[in-house]
Amino acid sequence: MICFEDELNPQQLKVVTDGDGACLVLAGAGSGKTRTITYRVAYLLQNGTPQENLLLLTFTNRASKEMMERIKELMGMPLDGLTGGTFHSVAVRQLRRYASLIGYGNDFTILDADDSEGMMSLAMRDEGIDLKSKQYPKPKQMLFLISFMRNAQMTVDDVIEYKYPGYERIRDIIERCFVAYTQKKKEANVMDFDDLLEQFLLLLSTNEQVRDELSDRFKYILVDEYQDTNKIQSQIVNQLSHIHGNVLVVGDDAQSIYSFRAADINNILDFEKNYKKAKVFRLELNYRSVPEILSLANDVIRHNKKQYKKELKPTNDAFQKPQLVTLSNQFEEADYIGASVAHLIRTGVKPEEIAVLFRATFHSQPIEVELMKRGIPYDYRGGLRFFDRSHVKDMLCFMRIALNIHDIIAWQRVLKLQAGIGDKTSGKIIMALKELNTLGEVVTFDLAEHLSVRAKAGWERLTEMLTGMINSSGKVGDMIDAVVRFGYKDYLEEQYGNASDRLQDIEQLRAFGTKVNSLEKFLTDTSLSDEYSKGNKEQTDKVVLSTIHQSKGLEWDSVFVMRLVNGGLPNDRALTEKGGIEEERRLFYVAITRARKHLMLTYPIVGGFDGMTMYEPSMFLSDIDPELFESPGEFQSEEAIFVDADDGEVQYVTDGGGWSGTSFLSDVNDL
DNA sequence: CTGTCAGGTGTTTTT
DNA sequence: CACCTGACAG
Ligand SMILES: Nc1ncnc2c1ncn2[C@@H]1O[C@H](COP(=O)(O)OP(=O)(O)OP(=O)(O)O)[C@@H](O)[C@H]1O
Repeated sequence: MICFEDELNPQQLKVVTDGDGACLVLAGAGSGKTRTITYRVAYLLQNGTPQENLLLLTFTNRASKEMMERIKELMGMPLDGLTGGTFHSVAVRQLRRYASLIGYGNDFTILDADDSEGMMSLAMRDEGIDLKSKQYPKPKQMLFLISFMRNAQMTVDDVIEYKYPGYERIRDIIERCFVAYTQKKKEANVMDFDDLLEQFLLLLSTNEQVRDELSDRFKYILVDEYQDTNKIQSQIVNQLSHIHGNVLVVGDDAQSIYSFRAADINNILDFEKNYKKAKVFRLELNYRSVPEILSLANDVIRHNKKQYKKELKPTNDAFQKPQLVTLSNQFEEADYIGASVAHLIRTGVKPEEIAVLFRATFHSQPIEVELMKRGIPYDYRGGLRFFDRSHVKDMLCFMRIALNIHDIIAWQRVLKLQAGIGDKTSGKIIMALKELNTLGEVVTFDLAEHLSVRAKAGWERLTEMLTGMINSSGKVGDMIDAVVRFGYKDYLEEQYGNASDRLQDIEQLRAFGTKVNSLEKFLTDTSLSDEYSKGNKEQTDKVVLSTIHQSKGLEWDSVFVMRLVNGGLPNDRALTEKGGIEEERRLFYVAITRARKHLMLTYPIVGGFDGMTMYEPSMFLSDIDPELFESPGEFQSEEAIFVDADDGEVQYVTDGGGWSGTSFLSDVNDL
């Protein structure tokens, strides 16, 4: 039996025991929103709600997994009936069941970002658009616009007016590309990420029976990180709660950092409008961070105009002020952080309780080198997923073809692996195979008349692999094995020096495949899972390197936030977006509030790919009361002494009001 | 039509 | 410094 009174404060407890109907929990970082939602689930289960009736929506699969673990621990029982995951993964499960109702086969395959771009290229080419012309958006850009539009449930005109006024003149072209792209996906029986949401919503809104069935099943819907949901997601929640209206969402407007994905803060602001009789709860105590860190966080976020005012009130005892360190360049910055991490570990902080956070994935490169040099293991989050590695993806494309023979993007990839087959020939072959419905027909199909000598040889090598795959047992592991044996291994060895590394990755993929009981599930999991790099390697004993975006909802004892320069955070490109400054500031706020005890902010004075670009300290730093940082004398490192005093005075005048004379930098000069 | 090589270009965030 | 693009030889 869980004693809820002991585990929660009165406000939290109220949400847990009184969370029926529509409820919005609006609260700052570290106030226990996730904890509250977790205990709410436990409370419902303890009071006899069957697991099947709960739906727990989270932002990432990782978050879902963590929450499930926690609930399992609390309840002391397996959670085999509880549905949890991202909107995308929940959607895809239902879409497999009901595919035929929306005109898809249930053997549809899923396009990732690259695949979608490939599909968009094909669509644009079909529309007669010259992909090289500077006059038109590149496929990537086009896709981005269209994706935003769909997630925000807008029309082409809406999105142009709201985000791309410059595209007014090519409005019709965008529309045409959108239609062509949609059509091509349908023909190929593939869905992109946005389709998973869109088609799910379509399913719910056009099939009352399905909607009622699912709404009746998911009697309690809980959503974490609601500030980062977009319009289509809120509509899905709305449909699913149609019968009962039991929707509990938690969020923090100050932590909304996914507007590029059309995250819409209006979901929170309009919650009371959308759900009559909605209850609003607030949590005001912060359990995570020491007061010094909270003061800093409050001081940062108060500069945002568009926000619900809320102060974070500490529950922890005073400890230590955050530190701000200036380094001469990006390598010194990495070196300094590396040394500090090593120091923390020596003094007994567990590696997994230390995180280095940054705005963009490439910021982490010098840190990686540094940690490697010092023999400190790290877990890198962000960047290339394991399943996106080119050789792993090659293999997945073979599997996709086995499931969905019309997946032309997968075909294009496996065809182009062969020497002698490029853009044109692969297109030709795909056209020729269009009408065929089984792989058996494909491998015996006579293509000779279409192909050059070289291409013909390539095609023969490919059919050998495909034949091997068909003749295997049909189990995922065996199919992968067959593709490797019947030619892919040779291809790798011919093409790459590190073929054996790559084969090891494929072996991991195969191992993963043998654990999954169907090809559909294998492909769905590999498309949507956020399982990074080395498969299931232990995550303990490792320092975490992560983008700030990926750090959302997590916490560590010690946190480093690096590259705090204009152009780093805030990011230059982000500043050109509407509301960009405030969003970047929220990003900074999220980063700061991940820390429990130690927080260190760093920035280099020069950097860039040429190592010659002069940086200004982040405009967000100049907003901060210098008193909130530990005074430099107490922590300044050897490295930091290299800071050139003159640079300090001349450089740090920014148009945003300038660097105040009493800032910490003057203190550096005093040293 | 494919594949390679030299020269120019320019770094966001994720399901 | 790495990645992409465009020019050209096979
Ligand atoms: N009532 C409580 N008693 C003890 N610890 C608590 C309490 N409430 C929350 N905590 C702890 O505070 C920390 C932050 O909680 P949690 O992650 O749930 O906050 P959050 O509001 O979801 O934060 P964020 O918005 O940053 O994701 C966790 O370690 C949690 O266990």
